[in-house]
Amino acid sequence: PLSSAEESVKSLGDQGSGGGVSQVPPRELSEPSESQPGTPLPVPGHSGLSIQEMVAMSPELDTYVITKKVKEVLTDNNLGQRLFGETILGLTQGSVSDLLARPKPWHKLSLKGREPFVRMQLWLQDPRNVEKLMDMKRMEKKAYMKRRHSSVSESQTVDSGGLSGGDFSQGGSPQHGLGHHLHQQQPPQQHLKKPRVVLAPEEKEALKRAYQQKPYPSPKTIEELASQLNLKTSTVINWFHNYRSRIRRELFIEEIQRGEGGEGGSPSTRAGKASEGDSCDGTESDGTVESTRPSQDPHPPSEGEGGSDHRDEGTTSATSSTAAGTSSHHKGGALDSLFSFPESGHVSSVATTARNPRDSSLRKKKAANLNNIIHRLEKAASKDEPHEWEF
DNA sequence: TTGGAGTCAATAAT
DNA sequence: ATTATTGACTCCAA
Repeated sequence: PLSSAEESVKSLGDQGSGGGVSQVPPRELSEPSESQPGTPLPVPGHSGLSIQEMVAMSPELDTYVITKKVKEVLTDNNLGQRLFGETILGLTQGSVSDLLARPKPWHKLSLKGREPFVRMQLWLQDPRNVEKLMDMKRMEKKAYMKRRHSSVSESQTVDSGGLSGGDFSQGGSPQHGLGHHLHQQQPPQQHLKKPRVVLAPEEKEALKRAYQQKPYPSPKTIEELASQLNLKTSTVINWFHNYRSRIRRELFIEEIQRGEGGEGGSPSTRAGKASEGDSCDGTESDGTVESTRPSQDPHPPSEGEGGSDHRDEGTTSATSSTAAGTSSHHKGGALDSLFSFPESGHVSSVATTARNPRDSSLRKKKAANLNNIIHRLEKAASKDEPHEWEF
């Protein structure tokens, strides 16, 4: 059931309340015997396995290589992220963009998070992937043209699209320096359309500074920040949640892009991603911890690049979080062909690295990361019970 | 309840 | 037009 692409069972676009308008709206509501969250997307035929099952059995995939390849294929064929995401991954454009630009290493992904990558892998192996997507594209365009045509020729006056009329006179300048918030919607219907908070650069700066000192502010601190910045408490909380998780991700990436093999086939497009220039405030303090060069990270994820191969097994181990042997041999058959990617790599033994001294933002990130660790230690210390750390 | 992981979806930026 | 960014949500586990 459920065929993304097209459909649009959008019966009346009105259900305002924060209802869970999320994934897979058309949840069948008749079978007492519920099934798994099911398989939202078609999932290329293949041995009637749900993606979930495939994800569970999937061997390690090199997310970086996969996204790189997907981006290449998409751009080479003028296929957009929206179409790809919507029809192949079941994700929105923004999510796809994020995923392709900053894939997390496989071992850091949850089962759920691996799903999109397995789908991408499957897609890459489909000989007709591009062709199919292009067909979808054509269909969409056709439908669009039709819609448009009918509304223009037939019953011109009637607006088929419903809303979307109205132009609002936004006298407001994009410069909402301080004191903003509490915007009201004035349009006809009192829909109270959340204005979407947009934090001013200064506010972000302030929050980042606060983060540097304390990645995990106490509710009290949060309240203070909120009132000082004139923001809702929830906004500050959300900001910290988001910032932490995004910083974390950056660290993963940083960890990944080491081991540039230089030569090799296609020249990868290394994006330096310069960090923003922090401003001011020299009060760095912290002095204490230093020198401790995190030279040895857990397991530096492999990094393929080029066209190497080898299905080397993890030499890694150690520091595994939730123990997960997961050594399975399955005669999966079908899976083998699907997951044998001539890629992957070795467990590059990252040569310590002579980090470049400069880069204050990176330094700050590390400092914050240490605070992060300290926070956890303190938290855990409050509880008895032996422990095993993993940072 | 708190924090993390994934996403959505509005809107910025190209 | 597309793609990138990001505040807010949902779901989960501890």
